[in-house]
Amino acid sequence: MENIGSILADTARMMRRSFDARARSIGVTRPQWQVLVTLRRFEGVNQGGLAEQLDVEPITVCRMVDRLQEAELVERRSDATDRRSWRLYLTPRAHQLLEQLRPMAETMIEEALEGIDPQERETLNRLLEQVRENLARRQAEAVAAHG
Amino acid sequence: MENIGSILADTARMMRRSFDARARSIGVTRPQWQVLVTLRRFEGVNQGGLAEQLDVEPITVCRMVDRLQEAELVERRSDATDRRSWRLYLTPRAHQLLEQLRPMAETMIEEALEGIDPQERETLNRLLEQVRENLARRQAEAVAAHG
DNA sequence: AGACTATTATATGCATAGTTATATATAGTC
DNA sequence: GACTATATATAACTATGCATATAATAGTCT
Repeated sequence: MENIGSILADTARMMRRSFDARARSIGVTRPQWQVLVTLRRFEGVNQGGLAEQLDVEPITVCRMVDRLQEAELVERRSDATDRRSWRLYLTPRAHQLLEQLRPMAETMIEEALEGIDPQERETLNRLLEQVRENLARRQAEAVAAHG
Repeated sequence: MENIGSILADTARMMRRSFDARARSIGVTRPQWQVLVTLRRFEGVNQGGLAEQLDVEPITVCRMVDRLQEAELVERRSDATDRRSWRLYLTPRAHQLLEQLRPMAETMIEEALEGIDPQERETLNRLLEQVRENLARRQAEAVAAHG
């Protein structure tokens, strides 16, 4: 008998795999793709802010940006009001790349949800959100208690 | 508007976080815990077989076992019929550790599913399985086509 | 106002975990 | 016995974390 935790982990891993393969075919990794997508929404953000959006540590963003800068997909511009901070911007090449990636994501999600009708999708959405909320609340409590 | 892919990825990541923290408190990492749990089911398996169970590359298992052997949680015994192969076994310490970890996993899953009644859990389970199946089928097709 | 302290933004070092590409040794096969 | 396949390992890379360092900013206190 399989528990929901295992199935959820499994399903999420397979979805990551699917994204991995598609991203690689375009020449980026899935996490890099994620950074670019997030950066499109928050262009001009600093590394700490981007880390918060991505829910990773600032040091992780620091190194991702190192590589993305090297690949000429992200640009670090100095902040006029805070000399510690970098403001992050997408290059034209990154915008072009995102255009290629967008339809891939949509296709993949649609394939993943094949055979699940709109009402069931709504239900899946709601239940996953509730699980996420439960975990977020517990995590917040744990941090408040000793962390 | 958030799509199911993002919510699924998010929820799974938060669940990993939760497991990470609990595992660390016992002195192993979550992936190590996963290896130990799987090994308990398949004691005597070789590295390739364990890799298949975990859905990772054999080289990943190779290094995990290096570290777990170092930590005296897993033992490599040579295979009498194939000198290339290692047969993997848990140490008594690993069994003891798993006893501590088991209730943690149950508690965590229960916390994650708080407020979701049995029928809804059943539904969540079924829908996630369907998504997983869809992805598995597509992946198998892709491998068959060019891979 | 100026000096000291605390906080914040980023980066370095070291570790785990995952990948692809490749090497090595052993098994299996024609 | 030569060739192929398999099991493991090495090398180099990305991604992630914790602990810590460094530099710049913000806050405080005489």
